[in-house]
Amino acid sequence: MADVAHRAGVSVSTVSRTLRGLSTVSDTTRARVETAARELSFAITRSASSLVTGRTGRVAVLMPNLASWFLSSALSGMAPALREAGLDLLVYSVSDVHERADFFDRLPARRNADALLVVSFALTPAERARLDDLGMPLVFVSQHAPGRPSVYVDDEDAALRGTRHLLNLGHRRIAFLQTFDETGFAWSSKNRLAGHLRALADAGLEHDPSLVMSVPGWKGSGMATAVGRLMSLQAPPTALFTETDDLAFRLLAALRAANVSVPGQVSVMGFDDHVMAGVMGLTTLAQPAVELGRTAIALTRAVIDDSDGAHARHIVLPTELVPRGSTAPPPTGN
Amino acid sequence: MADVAHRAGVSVSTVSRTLRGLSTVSDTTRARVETAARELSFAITRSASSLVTGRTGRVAVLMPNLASWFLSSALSGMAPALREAGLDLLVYSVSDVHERADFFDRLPARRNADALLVVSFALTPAERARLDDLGMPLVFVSQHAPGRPSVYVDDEDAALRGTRHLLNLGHRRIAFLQTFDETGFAWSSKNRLAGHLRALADAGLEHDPSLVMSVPGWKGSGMATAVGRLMSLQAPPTALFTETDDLAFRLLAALRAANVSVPGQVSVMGFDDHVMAGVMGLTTLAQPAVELGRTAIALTRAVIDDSDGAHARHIVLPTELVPRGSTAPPPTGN
DNA sequence: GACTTCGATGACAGCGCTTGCAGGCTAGAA
DNA sequence: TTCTAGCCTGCAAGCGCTGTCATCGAAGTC
Repeated sequence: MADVAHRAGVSVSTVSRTLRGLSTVSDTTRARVETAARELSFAITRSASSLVTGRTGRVAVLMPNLASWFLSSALSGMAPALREAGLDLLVYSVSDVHERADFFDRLPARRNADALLVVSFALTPAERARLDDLGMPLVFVSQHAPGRPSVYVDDEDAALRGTRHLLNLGHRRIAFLQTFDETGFAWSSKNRLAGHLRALADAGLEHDPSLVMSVPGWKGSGMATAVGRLMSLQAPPTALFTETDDLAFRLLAALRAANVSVPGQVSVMGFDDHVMAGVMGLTTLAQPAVELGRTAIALTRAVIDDSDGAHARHIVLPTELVPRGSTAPPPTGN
Repeated sequence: MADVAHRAGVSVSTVSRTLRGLSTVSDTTRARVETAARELSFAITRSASSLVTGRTGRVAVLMPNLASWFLSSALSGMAPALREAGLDLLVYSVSDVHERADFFDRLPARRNADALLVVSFALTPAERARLDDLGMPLVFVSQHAPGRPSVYVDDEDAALRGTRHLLNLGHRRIAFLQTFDETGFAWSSKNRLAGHLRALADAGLEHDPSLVMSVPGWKGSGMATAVGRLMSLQAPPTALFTETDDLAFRLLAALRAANVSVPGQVSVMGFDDHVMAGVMGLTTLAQPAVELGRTAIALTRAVIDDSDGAHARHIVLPTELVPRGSTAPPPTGN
């Protein structure tokens, strides 16, 4: 900054004021400083300015992994919004129990960011407490946190509409497939299942527990087993609703392997509108992952700037049913 | 830190030395300081220490987007390696020309990270020069940069083996499909195509330009058009090799829509071993994306610590052909 | 016993930036 | 002309740490 000041023939104070856009700088000086800064391609040393201001110019994101469609889409939405705000993105991906314990023990984000976005991360009460006395604003993304700024979709309502679509097509025996990883069930499972069950109840159908099935994560043949179990029931389902598109893709593969035609014999519906859903012709509930990321950043900025009510604002984004070729009326005779 | 010093009855220098584990502190003093620090739950302000040491404890990553299988997998590999090294991850996703110009204009990473990883990012000479006088170590990932630390796979060799597999199955007319986005062809296209052509030449086959086709990114019906064109040739291909798995998935969908059976009428081979490739039964060339990320961080640490030769080390990771159901001998009569 | 050596600690000068305060300058008012 | 009021701009004091150098005693050496 001293270099810029020298080149522009002013003091560092003036350079600082100019670069931060304070209005007390004359137009001519401002122009000179900006030219000098550009010529030297000056980039501010955030450590120094944070030391004085207490602001880091960085936003941290905590997520359970980095390689899922939803999370990388959400990040994609955040990136441009952050760039526009001149904020940098710090990513903490905490995918196993060991990393998780370490993260909450050391809290590396402390004093390294102006806010922490917690994305699709089911916190234990103890973890929640740890984050609370981190002394930095928290924003919850893709999950609802009472009394805290949150951005999410209404999973229950979306799932309700999904099941309703299947009911409207004439299905009466509809299975629900959910998944879990080593950490346990994902945040959304509970709400999506609840929506599904509510739709069934609304239609006056009785809940049949044998039609709700849990399939372990990517590895293994869990899906084939699940399909086998469902298809050997006394009265097999005519439609399958999966908690996520990823699960639906695996399901479609397992059904193909089992020579069960879709949607001829069974209909399949997913949840997410993963990029591949269009390619696979999967009927699904679109959730605006990118938009969720963008909105989360907007809310985060409001929280950092301490705007009115931002500290407890809840933003619910809409979901849409996207009908494609994987759903159809049940085969006649059902 | 002053509080801790006061409570422990020592100077801040001693607290600093203790907390950084320097050996010139007596055991009794160390114990007193550590107790005081714990009681006050002291957390160091990294901005302050970076300001004096010049180290930020952060590594920046520059990538063309965040939502592709390859890039998010690479990030997944980096995260644990960074955590282990006590480094934080700063992500710059630069996906359109506007953002790109802005990034190279402002160079926000300058002085805000200890190294910059350039991942799958085809730099123009001017951009390359900009990064060079950034004054921070550069590491190239998934791309080869002469004279610079790089971690990548041998795309040409991998593609050569892929085409060889098809040749060995008996195919003689093999099409190659590549893709591009608004920025132009991806880094890897050129090398993969080169490997493909070399395999053909090695087999004594003449290169037929009508069998190399470019398909635009995700949107539109480019794939259907490409399939139509290929399948209406005088002598249509019996095998299709795509530059990426993503492209192969779209191809499979287009072929299914066109009632072309795979692998009955045509074989399809991808490149990447995307998670979905297993689900789709796609034969492909596996590239170790996660491992690439992990290795890149190891190399980055060496470069930051200025280890011998790290500044120009090249690490080439292996690729593997993964045969699945989408490839088979050509239909008889070809 | 006088001198050297060395381990342990404290004092202090920054690192690059922000910000309160003082001061110079210009212009309009008296 | 003199005075007052604004505008701009520079000065200088830190922000919380690190690292150099000086200091001080205790232990070792002859």
